[in-house]
Amino acid sequence: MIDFPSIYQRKEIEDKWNEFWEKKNLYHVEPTPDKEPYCIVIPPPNITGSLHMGHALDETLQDILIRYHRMRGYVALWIPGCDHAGIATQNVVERELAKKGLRKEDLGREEFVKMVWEWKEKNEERIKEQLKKLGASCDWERWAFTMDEKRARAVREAFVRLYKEGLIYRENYIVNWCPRCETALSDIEVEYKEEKGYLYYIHYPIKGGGEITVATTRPETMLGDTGVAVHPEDKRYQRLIGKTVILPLVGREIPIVADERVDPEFGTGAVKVTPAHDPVDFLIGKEKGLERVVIMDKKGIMNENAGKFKGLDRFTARKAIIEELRKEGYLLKFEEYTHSVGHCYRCDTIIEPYVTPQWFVRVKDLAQPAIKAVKKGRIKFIPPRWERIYLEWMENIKDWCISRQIWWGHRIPVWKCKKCGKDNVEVETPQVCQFCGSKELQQEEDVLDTWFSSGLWPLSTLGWPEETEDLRFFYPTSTLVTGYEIIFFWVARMIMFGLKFTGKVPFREVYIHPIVRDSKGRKMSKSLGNVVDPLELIDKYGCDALRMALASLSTGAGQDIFYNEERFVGMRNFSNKVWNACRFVFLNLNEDFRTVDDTSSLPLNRDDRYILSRLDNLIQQVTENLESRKFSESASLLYSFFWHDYCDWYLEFTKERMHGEEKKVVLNVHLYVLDNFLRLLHPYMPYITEEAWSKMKKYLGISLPSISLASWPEPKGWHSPQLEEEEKWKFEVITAARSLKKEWEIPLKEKREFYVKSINSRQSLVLKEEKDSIRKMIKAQELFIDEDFSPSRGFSRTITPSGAIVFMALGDMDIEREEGKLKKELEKIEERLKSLERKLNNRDFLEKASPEVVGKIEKERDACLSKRERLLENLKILKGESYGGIETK
RNA sequence: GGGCGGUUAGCUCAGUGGUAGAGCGUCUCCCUUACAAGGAGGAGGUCGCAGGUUCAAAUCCUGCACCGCCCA
Repeated sequence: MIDFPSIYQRKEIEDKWNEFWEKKNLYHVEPTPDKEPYCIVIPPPNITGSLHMGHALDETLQDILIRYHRMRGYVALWIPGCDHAGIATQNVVERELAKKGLRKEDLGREEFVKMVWEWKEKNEERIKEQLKKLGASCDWERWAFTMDEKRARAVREAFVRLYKEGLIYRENYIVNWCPRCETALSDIEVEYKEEKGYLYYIHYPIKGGGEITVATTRPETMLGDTGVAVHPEDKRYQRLIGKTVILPLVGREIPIVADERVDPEFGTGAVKVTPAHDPVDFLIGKEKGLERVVIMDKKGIMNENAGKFKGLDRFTARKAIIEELRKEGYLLKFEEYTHSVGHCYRCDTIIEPYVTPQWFVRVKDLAQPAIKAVKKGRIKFIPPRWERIYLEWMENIKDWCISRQIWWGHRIPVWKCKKCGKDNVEVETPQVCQFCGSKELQQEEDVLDTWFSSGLWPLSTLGWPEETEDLRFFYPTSTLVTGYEIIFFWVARMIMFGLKFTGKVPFREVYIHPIVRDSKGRKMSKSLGNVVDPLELIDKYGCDALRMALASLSTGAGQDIFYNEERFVGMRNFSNKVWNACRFVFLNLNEDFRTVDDTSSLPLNRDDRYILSRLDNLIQQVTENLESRKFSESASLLYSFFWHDYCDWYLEFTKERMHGEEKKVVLNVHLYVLDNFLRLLHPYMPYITEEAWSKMKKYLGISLPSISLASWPEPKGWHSPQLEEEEKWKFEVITAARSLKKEWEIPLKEKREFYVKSINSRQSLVLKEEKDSIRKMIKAQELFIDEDFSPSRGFSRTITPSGAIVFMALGDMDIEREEGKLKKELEKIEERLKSLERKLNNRDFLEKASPEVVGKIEKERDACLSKRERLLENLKILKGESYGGIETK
């Protein structure tokens, strides 16, 4: 064959098939009512980023599922797309602007958003390309973007429906504010980190004499204090409750109040209350009717309420205020203190709790059905332990702040009437106020949290709110594949929205995969510089190797995968192995060769039947494991079948047979096995299987354009444990003989005489039938199979697992060494025998263990006994030899 | 503080009650016309520690230690 280099040329082949798949639009599907749907919506990658290892893993697993189900005859739909990633994207584009010395305000909202769209177009193409390079068999015609027109329609519809049901409300509330992004964040968008700081103890003078000492980690907020709080049961302070304190530096008179939220163990047990700048204080203030004094602007700069500190940023102000307090004698002391500080998950800036008008979703009502659906098993988590994590969060869920003060995103569909002041909440832009008819309407400036639109993804990608064919056929989708870090952000919200708007769950199962970390277990991040680009790995090892390695790492056992390059090398080697085995078969094939329809009609020998039995077994196991989403298990079964059963044994046996009249039989079996194997492997390694199969299909009489459209293999009744056992006898003899040669430093090529003392007549029969085959594999001068063989002098021997003894004629040999070796083998067997007998002498074991187990142990004990007997006999013979020898035959 | 995950061969990790596994590395030999990204033959582990349940524990239970993550 001309076109079959001995090293797999992955790059050309990947490019070739990428182009082919795309050109043929192979993976576009439409609803087909007489067939079963299988649908996955992609967790849409952020439009800002490029794909990282996490995506590579995520996409690989989805593609395995999609390709598998497609081959099983489902209408397999994988919808691709991207997420507009509000804050992240806006940040990126702002940074680009900053390079030119511009701020977004210089452009104005409209211009800026236009610029982000342009930027989006460019980056979206890149992500699409990357997805294709991962081999993703998506339906590219259905590419979706969370902000395109259809998705925007879904978002507005959802908002309006929720609003009209009273599930969305607006309130002036304390939220997590990022002073850098200048927007509110939801609770889960804040990342808490332990940080070293100081706990400051400050004297607050009490009106009419005395003082109370409060402890705080954020002294700068004291300018906004409107109260001091103590625990109502705290004996130290009970008498002070109701008194008035004069706030240092400010002079404001503020009350001492009692509140159960105060921890008497913290600091002095008395805390300052700053309702406008602390979430707990906000609640205390609300209850106790305390004033809210906002002391900072949206950028975290002190405002006019900060008096002489106006204009300082929050951290400079802290220093200045400490200094001032110290000078005035209010600062008692400060001590080192480690506390948890919230950071913006997009830009890492320290979060400022801040009071602003925001929009919220009343989540509790939505959560109830979402909890029930999971508890009742309508949605299954894999691995199941994530179900509890999900439920615990859902049961303690708080209202969701969905408004963001940024420009890039879905603008909230609320129009305030300038005249009557009422809110018009509409899907389509209203022309006049529905309350007073005025034309002076002003749309809400805020946009929605990105996760609001992502939460609608399974609905919006299938056409909701329209009653589309797609929605009817493909919804609920089948499997959601994602990492555990977005269970709350995304999975939970899709479940809530799906149930709310259709009454149906959005997907039937959620496969949660690990996060890929670096080799030290750290999260991969740009700032740490430890990011591994999957495209580089594809370049180095091939996409198939990358996919196979990632799938084989996805065991579901632990939480994370530590990056380890060895795996990829190993799978690259596997690719090459697959390639070369195919190459071997092709090199032996004539152009006009065609396989027979019925492999079983051929005169198959034991090797043929063995590999067919193993193949049937493989088909069954791989199918089962894919059904239960055990990706790594299937991968390792495919690997070891191919490398060990097929290449190490079967293929080697057929080399001899390739020259004679058996050639046709052997080629038929090879092609049958390869055809089936390549199909099984295809979901994992789409490129190499496509390439090899495309070269092979004419010999198989197949005209399908792609292996991805071929049917999934089914067992054909070849599986036979007895046959496999008997074939193993042959393997054992071969291994034993090679081992003997190695042991006596005889080159494998050098021919020797071998004798096998078999364990019974059946084994004799089988080994005699396999004699020629064995002889060639071990380069034996002659091979004798004899149940009653008893050697004269000059043989080295070893015992096989089944108990056969293999002798090699040696001539001169070191008898002590031989004896030592036999004794070691004997020792092992006796040790095993002891433990078996211990069990069998135990009445409890005989009574309580299952009969199956007892039977197995008994059988093994018998085998051990007979092995021991044989070894002892041989030791005796050896001793005879060392005394000058007795001829035993 | 609450919860979750991990601790198995030199390394990276599989393995949910019945004889401890893989890949890589290592040692020895072999360029045998599919593959040296390969082949053949070896060596290597009291499964973190301590109890308990069981005829039987890497596996189930309890406690502890260390590492990592999530939530407050």
